[in-house]
Amino acid sequence: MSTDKKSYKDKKVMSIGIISKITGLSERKIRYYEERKLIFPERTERGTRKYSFSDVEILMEIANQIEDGVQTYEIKKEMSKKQKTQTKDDINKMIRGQLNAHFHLRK
Amino acid sequence: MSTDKKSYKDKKVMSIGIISKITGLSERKIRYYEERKLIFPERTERGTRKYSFSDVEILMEIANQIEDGVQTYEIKKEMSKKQKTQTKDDINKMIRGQLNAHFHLRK
DNA sequence: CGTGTAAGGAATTCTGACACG
DNA sequence: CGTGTAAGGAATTCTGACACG
Repeated sequence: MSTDKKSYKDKKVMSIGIISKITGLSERKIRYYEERKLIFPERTERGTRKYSFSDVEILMEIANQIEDGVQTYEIKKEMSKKQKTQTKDDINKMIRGQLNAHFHLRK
Repeated sequence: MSTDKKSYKDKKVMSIGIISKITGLSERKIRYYEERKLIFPERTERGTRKYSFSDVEILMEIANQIEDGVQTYEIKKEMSKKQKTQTKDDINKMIRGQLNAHFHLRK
């Protein structure tokens, strides 16, 4: 039960410059959303931020919500809800996988 | 018949620093393989190189071949062969798609 | 041929702050 | 609250070259 699959989509490899170009958001905004705990880039040894394509998607969602006048705090609440749902789905998936592995279930 | 799908894998978004870390190759080597026409990063307006995950895969292949004593020129020849094969496959695929679209063929 | 390195400049990124509101 | 900007420093990237071989 290891955890290092992490496809390209989740690899934190892009610096803030391209993220800004891809999303169309200013670097200021991107850093601010991090300050508000909406996004979590990794850091290199010397501190430059690294983002993944998943982060790009999250940023696009944030941008949409902000446009609709939603405040960062609200956005954060929405996101943690989704996160919980996903976690539940993942757990269910894992349990099914376990069952299949042990009992060789057929559909 | 448009052409802008380009998944994450093919998007040129990483600068040479992370590429070096991911592949374990020195920046010098990476730039040299470009000089030898084995790899083709894009450039930002001011000239910094941008690579994709596909490029990472290609670099790993190159690294293996170099280790085996293969010269860059030979590696290039090998790659163009594969490229041609792929192109043929793509053409075949496209033609089949066309046929299916026009005659609604069933398997 | 393939790769390391020192060299100097240009571009990137970082943080903390002031500003407006 | 969300975002722009000027500020100064540190880290990144670029090119052309010399070196060894």
